[in-house]
Amino acid sequence: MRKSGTDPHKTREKILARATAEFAERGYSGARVDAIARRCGLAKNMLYHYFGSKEGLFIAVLERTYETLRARQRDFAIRGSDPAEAMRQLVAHTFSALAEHGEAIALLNDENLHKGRHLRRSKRIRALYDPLVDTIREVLHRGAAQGIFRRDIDPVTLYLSLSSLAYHYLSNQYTLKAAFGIDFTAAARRKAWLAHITDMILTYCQSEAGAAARRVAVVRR
Amino acid sequence: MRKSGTDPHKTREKILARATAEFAERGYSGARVDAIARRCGLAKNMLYHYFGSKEGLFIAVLERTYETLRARQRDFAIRGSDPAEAMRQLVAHTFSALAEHGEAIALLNDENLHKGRHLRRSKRIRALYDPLVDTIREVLHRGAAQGIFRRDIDPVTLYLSLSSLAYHYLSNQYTLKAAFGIDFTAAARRKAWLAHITDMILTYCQSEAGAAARRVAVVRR
DNA sequence: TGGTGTATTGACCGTCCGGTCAACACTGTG
DNA sequence: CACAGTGTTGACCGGACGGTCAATACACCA
Repeated sequence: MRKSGTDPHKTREKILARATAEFAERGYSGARVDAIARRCGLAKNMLYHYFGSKEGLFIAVLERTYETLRARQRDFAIRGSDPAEAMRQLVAHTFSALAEHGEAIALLNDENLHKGRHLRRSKRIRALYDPLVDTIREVLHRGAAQGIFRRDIDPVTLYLSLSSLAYHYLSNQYTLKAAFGIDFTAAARRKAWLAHITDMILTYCQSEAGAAARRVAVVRR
Repeated sequence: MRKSGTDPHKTREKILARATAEFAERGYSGARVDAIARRCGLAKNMLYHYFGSKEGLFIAVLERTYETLRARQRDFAIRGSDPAEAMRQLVAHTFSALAEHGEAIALLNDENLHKGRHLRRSKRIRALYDPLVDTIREVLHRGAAQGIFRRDIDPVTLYLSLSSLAYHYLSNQYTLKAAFGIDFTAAARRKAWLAHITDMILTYCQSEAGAAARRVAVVRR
């Protein structure tokens, strides 16, 4: 079947891992198939053997990345625990998952640049996020039932808010540094940011529906 | 000096505009110098004549983009007006500036992918954002003095929160669609999102410092 | 009017890049 | 032990890509 001392499965995994690094560092267009092969210590043909094309390889990398990211969110574990604490953990896990997987951010950004061209060809992503939405819905319901969360929060909107606050800080750190001259990678600053966004999310969940709008309306009158 | 019927300034501007489109559509690596020249109806050499290299052209595009974006934020205009209303307008202008300049988002994302390599060579960006921070600080002070805003808000942190909420929704719309199956470009949905993030920002500004944390602490005890 | 300098061009170059071909190496099966 | 099938390789291809050269067209100035 194969040459001695080789393991097809390991070869495949190695290609996937090294390709992830190359794509994350240089983007889809900037990544070089030859460079990935060199990183793997393999002939370029192996990539075509296993993944068909540069695009095929990129799609495989994207899917694997989403799976890793979602697994790290550990949202399945927060069902049933105290709503506020559950929310706090969801924020923390989402933030640390992104912080520890810089490749994921780079890959998602690149995919958005290409208007989701490759992702459109993958149907496995959607299934990954349905359970997350369900979990958030469950937590929100419980929070509302206990009278500590407002009742009009849509789970997808909440997740979008939370991931915006976690993602943008990490994904745009270089342009933000150019604009504000601040190094956002420092551990202390990251910790402070996590505390801040947790505060924002909880403050929102625990606020009174429409209260801010009413306050503004009063002032404007 | 020059051929009849040509205007060097207009030529330069045309190159800048078409290059912006090409870079935004394909990213720095994906963009083709020949393609930009073709879009301009000019010989490729003109790009090198005016901007020296592909990188030089990209930097010029980035700087112009930042200027456009900042001009659209109109933060200078909100100084002195009612703090809550000022904040509301800042959110609205930031969101619409980004929504109307999709190229800017694409360019910034690409620049972050390359770890700010090109932006580091430009010193004009920082000067663009100092006035914004000053304005936000001023608004926060006035809000605190009137007793309607909490007193511990850092202007940069607030701006980061606000731009996260405005930016992420737009920049990641394709991967978000893949994850949730929702089309975030629909006008009604965008309007709802703007209302939501305005609500979040104002709720936060008007909340009591540390209240959410204390509430959580009580529950956990 | 002739010279000077800039805007602009077509042709060209060396290199790189995604992808393919044909062959070889090895193993498990009949 | 022969054959079939897959893992793996080196060599190669056609086209594209960033960048350069030498020459031309023209306007302004002395």
